[in-house]
Amino acid sequence: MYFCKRLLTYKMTEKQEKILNSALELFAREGYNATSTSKVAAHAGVSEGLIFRHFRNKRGLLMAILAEGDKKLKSLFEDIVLESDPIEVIRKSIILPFSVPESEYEFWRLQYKLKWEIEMDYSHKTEPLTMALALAFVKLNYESPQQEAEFLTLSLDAMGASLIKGSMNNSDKMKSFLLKKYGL
Amino acid sequence: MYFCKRLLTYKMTEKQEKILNSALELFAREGYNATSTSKVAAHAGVSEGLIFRHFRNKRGLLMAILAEGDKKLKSLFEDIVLESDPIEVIRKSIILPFSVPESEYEFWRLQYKLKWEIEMDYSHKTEPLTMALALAFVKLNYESPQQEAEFLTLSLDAMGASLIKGSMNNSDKMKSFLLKKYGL
Amino acid sequence: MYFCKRLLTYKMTEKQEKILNSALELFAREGYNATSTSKVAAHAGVSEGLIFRHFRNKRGLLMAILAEGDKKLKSLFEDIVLESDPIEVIRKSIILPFSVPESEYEFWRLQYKLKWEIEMDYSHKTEPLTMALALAFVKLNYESPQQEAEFLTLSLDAMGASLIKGSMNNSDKMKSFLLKKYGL
Amino acid sequence: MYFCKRLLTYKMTEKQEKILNSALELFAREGYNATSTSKVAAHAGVSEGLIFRHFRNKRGLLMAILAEGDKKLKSLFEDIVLESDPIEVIRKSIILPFSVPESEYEFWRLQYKLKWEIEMDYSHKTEPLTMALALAFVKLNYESPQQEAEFLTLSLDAMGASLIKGSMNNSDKMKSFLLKKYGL
DNA sequence: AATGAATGAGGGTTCATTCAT
DNA sequence: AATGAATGAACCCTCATTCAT
Repeated sequence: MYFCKRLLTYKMTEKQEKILNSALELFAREGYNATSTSKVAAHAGVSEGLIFRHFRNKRGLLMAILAEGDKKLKSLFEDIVLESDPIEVIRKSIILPFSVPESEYEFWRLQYKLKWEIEMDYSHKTEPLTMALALAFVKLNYESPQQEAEFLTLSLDAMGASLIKGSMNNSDKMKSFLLKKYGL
Repeated sequence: MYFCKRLLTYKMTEKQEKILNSALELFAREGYNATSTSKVAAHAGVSEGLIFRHFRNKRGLLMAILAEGDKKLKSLFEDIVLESDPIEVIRKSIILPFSVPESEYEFWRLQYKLKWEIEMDYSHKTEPLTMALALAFVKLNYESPQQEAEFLTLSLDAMGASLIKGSMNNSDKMKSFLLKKYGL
Repeated sequence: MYFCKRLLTYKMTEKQEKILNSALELFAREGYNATSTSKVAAHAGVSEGLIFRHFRNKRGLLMAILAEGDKKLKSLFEDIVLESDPIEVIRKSIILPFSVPESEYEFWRLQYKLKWEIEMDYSHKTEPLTMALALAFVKLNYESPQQEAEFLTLSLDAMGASLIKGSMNNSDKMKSFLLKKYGL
Repeated sequence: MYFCKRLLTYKMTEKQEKILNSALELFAREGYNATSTSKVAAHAGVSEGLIFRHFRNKRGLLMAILAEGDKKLKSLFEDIVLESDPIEVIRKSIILPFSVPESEYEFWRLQYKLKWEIEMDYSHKTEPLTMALALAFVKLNYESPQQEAEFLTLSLDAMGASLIKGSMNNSDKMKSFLLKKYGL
C-alpha cells in the first residue's frame, strides 16, 4: 500500500494536512492528471519534495486522499445500513444526495472525476447502499427488489453527479418528486 | 472555434482520419490529459507535426472528435424525437443505452470521461431527449412530466455509464425491469 | 539497442554531433553519473530535450558514444591483428599505448572511467589483442604463450591508464624498457 | 580535512560503524555518485541526518572510508617494505594480489572505482611498494631497476583489478607464471 | 546521540508546439 | 500535405543537506 501510515492514525503534521487539502481541492477542480505536484506544493505553501517524502508518489498522494474519503463515505452509508425500517432506508437514501452540504462538493467531484479519469472501481463502494435498499424492497414486497435497488442506486448516483455539476435546476422539486415516486 | 474546417466538409485525407481514429481510441482509453500528441501520432503512423497542421491544437483535435460525435449523438436521438407515439418515445429511450453496440463503447467512454475531465458541458446534449420524454409524459397524463423526464434521462445516462464501465451484471434483466416499470 | 540508427550511417545532423562530442568530453572529464544531461545540452548549445529526441535516454547517449568508440578501438587493433610477423605483433602492441595522441586521451579516459563506473564489460574488447599476442608468443616458442599474452595485455592496459592519468613520469624510458624486455 | 575526528580515535559508536560499512558496500557496488545518502542510511538502518552529524558531508563519509582503507593498505605493504631479502620482496609482491581474500574484494573494488570516478590520486599509495621493489631489483643487479619496479607495480595493480572484476579465468596459472617469470 | 520533518536545487524525461524543408 | 529537427516549459521525483526536537 502506498499511502503513508500516519494517515490512518490521528497524528499528522500540519504540513501533511495542508498538502492533503490542497491536493483534494486541486484534483477535484482540475483533475488528477492536469494537476502537477508543483501546483499542489505551491498551493499548500510547502516544498515540492515534501509531498514525496510523505506520500512517496503523486499516486500515493491520491491514494491517501481516497483513503480518507472512503471513511467519509462509509460513515455516510452507515446511518442507512443500520436502519431497520425499510421505509426509512429508502427515504434516507433518496435524501442523501440532496443533503450533501456544498462544502463537501469538492470531495464528491473528485470521486466522480476519478471514476472516469483513472478508471477507478467505484461500484463496490456503493454496494452497501444497494444491499440495504434491496433488503428494504424485499421487506416491502417489491416485485424485483434487486433490480429496484440497483436502479435506485444508479439513479441517485446520477442525481448526485447532476447536483455537483450544477446542472440540476430545481433540486427541491426533484427530491420531492422522487420521494413521492417511492410513496414517501 | 478551433476544429479544422475540413471536418465540416465531407472530404478528409486518409491520414487525417487515421489521426482522428487514433485520438478517439487513445483519449477514450487513457484520458485526454494522459494521452500525448506523440502517442497519437505514433498510433496513427503519422508525424507529430501533421496533427498540428490539421487540427491546430491538441484541443482542436479533441474538438474535431467531439464534433463528429455530436453528429452521431443527434442521429441517435433523431429517431426518438421524431416519434409521435408517446409510448414509443419512452420505449425507445429506455432501450437506447442497452442497444449501443460494443463497437461504439469507445466513443461513449470518451464522452463520459470528458464530461468530468474537462468539465465539458454535457447536459445540453441530452436536452432533446428530455424534451421528447417530457412531451410524452404530458401526453400520458403523468403528474410531474418534467421531473419524470429529467429523472429518466439522468437514470438512463447512468445505465449507459454502468454498461460501459462493465459494472452492470445483468443488463437484460435491468432493461426489462425498466420497461415494466414504465408499463411497457 | 538504444543508440540512434543514424549513428551507424554517415549522416548525422550537426546538433547531433555536437551533443555527442560534448557528452564524450563531459563524461570523460566528470564521469557519467556526475554529468547531467542539462550540462551536456548547455555545453553543446542545444536544448536539453533534443538529447532525448535523438538518443532516447541518457544511457542511450552513452551507448552511442561507446558504439563510435568501439569502431575506433577495432581499427586500432586491426593493424596488429593482421600482422603476420610475430616480432612485429609484439612491438606494435607495446608501442600502442605510448603512441596514442593526446587528442584521444579524452576518449580513453572515458573508457577507463566507465569500466569501473558502470561495471562495463571491457575485457572482451581487448580479446583480439590477447589472441594476436598469444599466437605471436607461440610462434616465438615462449613457454606459456597464453599467460604471456594475457599478462602483456593487462600490463599494457595498465600502462595506458597510467599515461592517461598523467601519473607516469617518464613514458619514453618505460617504452624502451618494455621493448628491451621483450627483446626488441 | 573533512572526515570526522572520531575516526582517528579507536572508539566509534555502533551506528557509526554501521554507516561506514553500508557506505563501503554501496559505494563499492554502485559507485560513489550513484549512491545516495538516503540509500546508505536505509541500508544501515539509521536516520539520514545521522550521517551528517557524524561525517559532516557525503564527501566526509567517503573520506572516512578511505582513511580506514589507507590503514589497511599500509599494513598490507608493511610486510613487504620491512622485508630485507630482495627475493622475498618480489615474491611477496607478486603473491599480494592473488592472496586478497574475497571478503576484501569490496574494499578494493571501491578503491579502483574511486580512482576513476573522483580522479582520486592513487599512485602515491603504491609508492612504498614501488620503492621496495626498486631497491630489491637494485640488490639483484637488474639493469633498469626503477622501470622494472614501476612496471611490476602497475602490472600487479592490473592483476588485482582483473581479479576483482572476475575477468581473470585462471588466477593460479597466472600467479605461477609470474613467479617463474621473475625466477622464483 | 539520534530522529524525522523540511527544503531548494537539480535530476532525467515528456510535453505541446513551431519551423524549415 | 507531410516530415522530422528543434525548443522551452513543465513534468514527477531524488538529491544532499539543515534544523528543531
